[in-house]
Amino acid sequence: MATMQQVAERAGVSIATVSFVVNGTKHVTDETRARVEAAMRDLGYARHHAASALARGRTNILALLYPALESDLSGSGVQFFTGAAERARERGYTLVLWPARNDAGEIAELTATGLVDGVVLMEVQLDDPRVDLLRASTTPFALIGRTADPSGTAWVDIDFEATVDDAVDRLVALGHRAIAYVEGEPDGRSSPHGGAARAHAAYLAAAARHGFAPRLLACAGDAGAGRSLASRLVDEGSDATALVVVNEHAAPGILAELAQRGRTIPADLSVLSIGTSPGAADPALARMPSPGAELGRLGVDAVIDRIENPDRPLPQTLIPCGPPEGDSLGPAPRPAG
Amino acid sequence: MATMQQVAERAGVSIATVSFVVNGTKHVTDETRARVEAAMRDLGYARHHAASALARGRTNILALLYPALESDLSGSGVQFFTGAAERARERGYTLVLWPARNDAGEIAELTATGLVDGVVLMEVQLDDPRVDLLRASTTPFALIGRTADPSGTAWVDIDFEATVDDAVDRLVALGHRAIAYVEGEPDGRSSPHGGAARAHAAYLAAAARHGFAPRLLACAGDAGAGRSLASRLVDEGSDATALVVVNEHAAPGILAELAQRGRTIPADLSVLSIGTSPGAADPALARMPSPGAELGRLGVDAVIDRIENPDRPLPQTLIPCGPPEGDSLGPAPRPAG
DNA sequence: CTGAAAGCGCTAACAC
DNA sequence: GTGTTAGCGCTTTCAG
Repeated sequence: MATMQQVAERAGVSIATVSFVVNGTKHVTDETRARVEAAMRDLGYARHHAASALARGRTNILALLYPALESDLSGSGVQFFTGAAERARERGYTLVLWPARNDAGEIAELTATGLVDGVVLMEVQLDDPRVDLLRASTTPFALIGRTADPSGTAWVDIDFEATVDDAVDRLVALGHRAIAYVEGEPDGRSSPHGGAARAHAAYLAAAARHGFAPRLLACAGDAGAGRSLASRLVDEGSDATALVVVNEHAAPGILAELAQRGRTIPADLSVLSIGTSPGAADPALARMPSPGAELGRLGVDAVIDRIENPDRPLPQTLIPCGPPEGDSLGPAPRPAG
Repeated sequence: MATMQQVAERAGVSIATVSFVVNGTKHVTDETRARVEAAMRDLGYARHHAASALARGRTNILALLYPALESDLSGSGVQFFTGAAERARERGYTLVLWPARNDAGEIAELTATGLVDGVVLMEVQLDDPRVDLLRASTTPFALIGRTADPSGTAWVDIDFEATVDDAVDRLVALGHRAIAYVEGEPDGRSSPHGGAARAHAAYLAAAARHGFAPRLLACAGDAGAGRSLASRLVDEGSDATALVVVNEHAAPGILAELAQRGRTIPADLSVLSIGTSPGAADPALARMPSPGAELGRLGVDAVIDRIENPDRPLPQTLIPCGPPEGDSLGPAPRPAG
């Protein structure tokens, strides 16, 4: 409500001096500083954001682009947001979650009007129109995930290769040889996720390396689909002794249905979910938690680096999921005989 | 990148005229308008947000305040955000999710610096410091949920009374008389949620009305706690034939553990979850979906009304959860005889 | 119907 | 160490 001008008058100094103490831009005598601060307190001064942004050409706001209507920000998405917001605050920015459809208008408006200083893009797809729009703009940005050709962009991504390798290695060490892989199904709405493709490839490679035949399964990304898949496995008398699941929202359904159909977990069958959100998940489900908060932090660091040091090399980082936690993991059952 | 000034020059008009066509503020000849629009297109003009906000004293941005680090925006929270963002866009605003801790600084800064035109507050608690801060500010706001004394604020809330009544009535109609109630446990971090208290009271009232003895249960808000609770019920040989669950994240755990412990659902026991997120939940769990998107829309309408018509009566609205969907609901089992 | 010009509140040279 | 002042880009009266 109070303007800088009013503060200046009350403190008996010039408006410039007030600006200096507000921003710490220049040194000011302790004496004057005290007077200014008192005046600010008395008047309840707060700097006007738009005015400051206009004068500086900076807003100190970062947008985390969120595909409205398409994704749901549950589990790891929340961790991500939280980690990102925290890091941004530490570095003097405010990060807000910005709903933006995939279409041109919204993103163009965001970048062209100078509303934000930078953008973090999550749920990046292999062929992602939003990335093209950002590339075309002058707004610094960083990706969580990668497009098919990630060169020339700043990104951080989950290391699905390493994580799937790790998962398969652990299962093999537990004696498993019939390890099936459950992924998501293309939903027709969005182009494929890079992570899914890389995880898939990593599974095939791991199977080859360990000398077992790959068993690929897929279902939609919800508990109901997970149940159907589990049902099918039981009905078909699948001989898999372990499931590696890269389908966050289907995993609980798979587990529930297997239990309901009389399978004892993990005695009969191990289930290991990858990239699942950390935190309050069902302890009955073993999962390798995705590094949500860490991705958020690094993503924010990446944009801010782009903003403040445009000529530094582009940050490009991979982070694996954490080690398995939860109860659905155990030694392979002895072959029936 | 291009300024209004440049557009004006290229179109051979004054900067004021450009402003008129950009904002539709005043009538402009078709002829001039065409010239201006051509110039804008050629130059790729986009209005500078901060400058416009400074001149108008309006940002056209709305903040959905999100308790960072404390809540997780899953399920119905997402529906809510999406509905709110959509409605805001329809009415010419952009709604962003703003992480803000409960402490003074963050909220004060948000409201005092003129960053946003209005605020929607979600996850409102009975005694909520954030509401006091908003009240003390001059920024229009609306609550999702209510404080202990909701008078003098604009709010929309879930009608837990009506929903719990509805739930109990349906179970009674299915022959149930031993209907237990599962709520959350105070988590020590946050003051109680108004909805929880009202739902609790409504259950007690419904029990009295139908003449059955209330059976109150509680557990923490995660699948693991739900499992423990279910385990305990089985171990103790509970004779409840139905569970009304007002604990979104525990419900799946309860259901899973009951199934695992050999209970057939709903033949042995009905489970009805209230206020659970609509959408891709486990179809095995019957739930009365919370009206997330609708709440979001109404919440946004409420703030915008406050902004644009400060003297209209305060919007205060209750919305019940939808009718049950899902499979865990059935007639009461015949008493063992 | 269009233009001139006075701000909006703050920042950052540049002078003293 | 502090003050003067010219903008930042746009909006909006007020004349014409």
